[in-house]
Amino acid sequence: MTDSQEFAEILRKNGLKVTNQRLRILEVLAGCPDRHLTAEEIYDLVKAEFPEIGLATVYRTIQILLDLHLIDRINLDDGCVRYEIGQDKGRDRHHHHHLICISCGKIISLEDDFLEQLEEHIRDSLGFTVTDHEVKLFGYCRDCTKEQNKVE
Amino acid sequence: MTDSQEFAEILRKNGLKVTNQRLRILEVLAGCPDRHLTAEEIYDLVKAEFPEIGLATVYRTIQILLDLHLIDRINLDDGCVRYEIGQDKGRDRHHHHHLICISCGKIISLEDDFLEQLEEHIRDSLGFTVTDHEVKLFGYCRDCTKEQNKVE
DNA sequence: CTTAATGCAAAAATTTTGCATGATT
DNA sequence: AATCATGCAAAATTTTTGCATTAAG
Repeated sequence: MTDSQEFAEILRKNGLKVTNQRLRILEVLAGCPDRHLTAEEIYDLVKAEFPEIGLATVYRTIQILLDLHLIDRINLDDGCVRYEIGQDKGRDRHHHHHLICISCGKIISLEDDFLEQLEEHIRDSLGFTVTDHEVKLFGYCRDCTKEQNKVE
Repeated sequence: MTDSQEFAEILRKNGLKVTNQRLRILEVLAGCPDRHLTAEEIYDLVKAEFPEIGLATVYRTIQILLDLHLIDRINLDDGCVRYEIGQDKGRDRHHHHHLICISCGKIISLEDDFLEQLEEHIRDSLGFTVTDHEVKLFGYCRDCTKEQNKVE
């Protein structure tokens, strides 16, 4: 079963209509698992093969996809709001791990679940029950680390 | 030495002029260590005792404060960009830990440095050198956890 | 006195909304 | 046929910029 079929299913299940625009927007997001697209970028990509789409539809569909937890809003501190397809097929928590290179801007996504120990500690000491987390790690990617070592 | 005096020092050291507006904006941010203020909120708070200030000055000063690493921009996924005074007196890295209660909206700031082990692992396995991180943990605070347990 | 900062208003940039038209169920 | 979604344009936000005036060094 393709992403689109699954998505159509979900739309129907939620009493929403299955439209070309919605399918294409999800396709674009699913087709760029590594990129983190802004609303404008999604609009341009969909428009390339579906020129009549409007930006408002993109925003409205993004909202639906967020509500359905099919995509996530991320903020990489580059001044834009970005969206990415959810990595959480099945489980619905613990995602959003990004390595952001402050030299070349490269973004590496991690799915590793490494915060469980910390979350236990927080529950024990503060009584706060963690259900999800978002982690951004800033630094220098392999290439830029090499570059730095060369210079210094 | 007060925050303002320190700040004035830093401004001078960077060839920037010490103005009332800049001092008051920092005062407001320093006076709300627990709140996470939007530009508009900062504007309103400063305006209360300095009515002639303009919003543009707030934005320009925020940019200076960010450049000087005296404040940090944070995004709590509530649709606003917020700013908070930096916790890093002395060291200049590893900050931004927030517990965000998805039930009552309470925000708890953590300064604990618990990711060092993970960062070592990332350096070893991916060659990525982490220099800073930003962590948001979503869940239920102590009170809302209690509330939940009562109901279920 | 020189340079930089301010306030205001206008302009960008981003996101939302109203409404007539068109597509889906 | 009824309802929901769309596109367009207008409106609402949020942030930035130009410029004459004011304040700081």
